[in-house]
Amino acid sequence: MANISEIAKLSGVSVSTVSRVLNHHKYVSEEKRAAVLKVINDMNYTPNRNAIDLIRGETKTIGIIIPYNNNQAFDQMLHGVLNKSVEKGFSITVLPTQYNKEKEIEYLSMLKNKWLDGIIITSRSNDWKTIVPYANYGQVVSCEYTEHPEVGCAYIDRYASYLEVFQYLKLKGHTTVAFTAARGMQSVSTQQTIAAYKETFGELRPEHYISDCYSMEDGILAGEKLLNLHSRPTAIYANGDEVAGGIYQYARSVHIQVPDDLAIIGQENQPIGIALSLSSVDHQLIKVGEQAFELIINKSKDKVKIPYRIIHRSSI
Amino acid sequence: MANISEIAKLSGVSVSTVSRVLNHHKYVSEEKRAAVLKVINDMNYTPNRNAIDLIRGETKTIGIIIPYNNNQAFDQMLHGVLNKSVEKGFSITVLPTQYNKEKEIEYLSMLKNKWLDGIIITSRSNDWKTIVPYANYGQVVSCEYTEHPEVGCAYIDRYASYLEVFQYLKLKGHTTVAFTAARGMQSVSTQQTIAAYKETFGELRPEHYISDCYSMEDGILAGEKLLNLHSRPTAIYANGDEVAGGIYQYARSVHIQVPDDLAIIGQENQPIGIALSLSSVDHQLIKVGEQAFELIINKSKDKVKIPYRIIHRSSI
DNA sequence: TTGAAAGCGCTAACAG
DNA sequence: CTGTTAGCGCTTTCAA
Repeated sequence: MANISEIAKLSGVSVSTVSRVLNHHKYVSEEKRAAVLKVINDMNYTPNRNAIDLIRGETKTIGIIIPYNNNQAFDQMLHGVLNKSVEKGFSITVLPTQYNKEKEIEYLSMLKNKWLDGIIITSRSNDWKTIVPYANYGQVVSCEYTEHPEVGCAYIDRYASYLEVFQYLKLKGHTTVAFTAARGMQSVSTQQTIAAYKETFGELRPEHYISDCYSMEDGILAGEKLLNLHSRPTAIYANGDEVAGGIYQYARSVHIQVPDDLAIIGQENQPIGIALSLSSVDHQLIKVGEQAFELIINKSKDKVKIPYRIIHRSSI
Repeated sequence: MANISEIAKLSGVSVSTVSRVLNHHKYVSEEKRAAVLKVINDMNYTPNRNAIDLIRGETKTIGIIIPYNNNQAFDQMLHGVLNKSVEKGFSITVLPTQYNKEKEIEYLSMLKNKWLDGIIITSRSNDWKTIVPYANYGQVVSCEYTEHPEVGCAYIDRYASYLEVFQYLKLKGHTTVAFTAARGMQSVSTQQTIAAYKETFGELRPEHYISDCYSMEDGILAGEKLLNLHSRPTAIYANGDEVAGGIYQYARSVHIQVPDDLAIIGQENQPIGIALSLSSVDHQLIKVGEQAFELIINKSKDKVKIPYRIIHRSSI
């Protein structure tokens, strides 16, 4: 591939003039501009982006840290980010961690080594103390609320959302309520769910909380465990519509009627929830992703709360 | 951020020695290595990746061209790619085109400007003649079969798959069969569906083919159109399980029984299909993505066919 | 085993 | 308006 000096030579001008036409500077005579453009075209030349990034110190690329690359919730946030990135001319690099701390740090280092202008953290495994310093090297935006002033947030008030659901269930007369979660106690979101649960129902019996639920399969398993309990719940709050779908599936297989014998409510308003007529709380994760991207490119450190909404269907 | 010469100065060695310890070269005395490592650590130094990429001429990054960033099928391929990329230490950049030809070319140019080592094309809008030249600048792998020897393929034999489904439907006694598609005639996959249809049933009545179906919503609309036809189909082959779910939804709403009054079969074996007990043909798109990635990093131009499988459930 | 120096391809003062 | 030149931060001969 040709480089800028070759183009300069061929067009009979200096490299700076070529650079000027490349960057649409004024103060280039029409003749020279035309000549350069012609050679560029003839040679099928494209400037080397690494050289430009090196000199400019920025890459117009932002990374998105995602624990699992096959999870509905994180996919939605990714989609939100992608939606906005195209119109703003940014590239998005996906950084899957599997909640591996070293991997996460490795990705954050891409800020330090000038390979990423910013990073959106959809979910983290390191604690904030170790993450925050990286905000010195580039923009860091989180999809979880944090007080640290160095990082912007596009977040959901999960505690409020969980609380509202549990309160609603209680109001409907449910006293034996269970829920599922993805990760266990190490997850802030699980901790918030538990707090909201206790706030509403007083105590949480350990058998009414099932973790490691990601897929429909996991939902079926969770349903099996929960619905064969002596203290069988009359309502289950699932951490996703696919999981809710699995629970529904299992309930139906053992002739437990929804919503009469069992109320089910899921999260994220997925197609499967619509198909099965499952109630769901929509945290508007696409909007979260879009907002996170906006914060990043505006170099904003604002804390923006994205509203959630409960979608009532017939499973409750 | 510090740079290599600062590290060199501080450790009392030359930049080349620092470079050597950075790249784990031998022939560096233990004392110097230790000294350099200490300074690197003290200074919290990380080499600038752009400088390295510039000099090496490679970025360990590959791009994946995807038309829509909210489509189940393309998501699956992306997931396959991500699965493999992590273990091989590559970064993945997502390139959404919305089937915009200029955008697609812009992305392909990232090969030319040395910003991407390779590109995986999950679906394209430009013709091969204009795409193939870019294979001179980096690896290009397609998820659609093409004879061009310059590009590797991890592909599905869609024609065979469509044909098998239509033949099966015919065997089951269906003579009035409809199908849905995403893009219209400009899509190779639609063309293949039509060809398989004609091969099986002779002629295709235009009202039995509905395009622009992507979501469950679209499926409901398609169902409404199709099921109110004078020549109402007794079987519908949907281009995705969500679309199939929408059709199912509409059918149920007008008391058309599945499978008695209407057979439905979808694609890609999604949770919604499982929930609704819809038959589906699984093209194993995750495997397609994984294979595409393997081809890219092995710099292979092989044509690898990924087998599909028909999943029989009760909707047919 | 080490260092000096020549680039990689480009941008941006600075001096005309 | 245009060219010269000094880097950006790093790798890699080439000599020593």
